[in-house]
Amino acid sequence: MTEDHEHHGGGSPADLAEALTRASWRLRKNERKALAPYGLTFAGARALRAVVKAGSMRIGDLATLLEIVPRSATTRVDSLEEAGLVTRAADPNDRRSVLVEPTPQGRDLVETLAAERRASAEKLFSPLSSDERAELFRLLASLTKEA
Amino acid sequence: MTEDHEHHGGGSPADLAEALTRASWRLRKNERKALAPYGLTFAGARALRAVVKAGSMRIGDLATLLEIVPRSATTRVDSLEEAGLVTRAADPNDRRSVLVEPTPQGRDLVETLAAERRASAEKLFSPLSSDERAELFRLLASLTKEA
DNA sequence: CGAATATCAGTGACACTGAAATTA
DNA sequence: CTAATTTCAGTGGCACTGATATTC
Repeated sequence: MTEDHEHHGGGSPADLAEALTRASWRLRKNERKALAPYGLTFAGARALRAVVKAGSMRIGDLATLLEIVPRSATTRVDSLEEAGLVTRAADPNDRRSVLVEPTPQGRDLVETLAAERRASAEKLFSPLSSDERAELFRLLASLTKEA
Repeated sequence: MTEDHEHHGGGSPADLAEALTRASWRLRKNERKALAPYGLTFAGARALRAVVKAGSMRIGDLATLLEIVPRSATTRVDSLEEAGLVTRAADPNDRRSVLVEPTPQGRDLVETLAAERRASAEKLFSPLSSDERAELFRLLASLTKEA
């Protein structure tokens, strides 16, 4: 055990990393269960949300947003398209690109899932007060503000 | 879109969930790269750390700690054992159980990796001050206390 | 016998790399 | 021709469920 002379135990980067991993793991597990009845996975739901929010996205931009390689984004879109939740369309400005757009069913599903997602997240964050949640968001968001 | 036009965007459970996922993702990706040269994966390193820290653990307890099912923990230990980082031993008190213990190589590797891990975490948490880190740890830890 | 522990076998989800096709 | 975008093919990590042997 590394004995920090500071009195706030657990402030070390390693402890922070473990706490972050644990919390994220819990969230993912909860959401996976909630999503299963709808035939969506955690990663799939995240991608669909992004597409619905954007209205229309290139595959490459989706990959960047999700922090995965473009090839992985292709497979992801394949699944969503197969499920009838998004469609591929040619980009009129650049024919190398493919625009991904949500179908009405895709939009509806995101709407439906919002409640479930809210419940999952609410469950995890229930120990925190409103102020604490705002503070946690601020801290987390600052970690990934464009490296 | 649901009619919640709080555009300081951040307090909602959904936003919190996304921020948490994103930060954790980033950490995992960085660490994976750092771990690759040592032949260890993110999950493998996490399990090894737990075993080294405990000195000796039953498979079931390891599974509980990592929040995975016992069968998955078996496979995890298989990999570590194959790499010569842990050994299995009979539990003298309960012959149904298997005790997992680190080998000297396992202990050494955890030691070696501590610096790498610290660097990975440090990189992610660098935007935060010391006080902010302590606060973030407190908030995250409270999310996974019990249950 | 019923409960707990670990293992064996098979499956699904998901990100990665390398190679190829299309177009700017 | 070079660079960018996307797709195709194959691989590795990892967690899950179901079934089985052993032991309490």
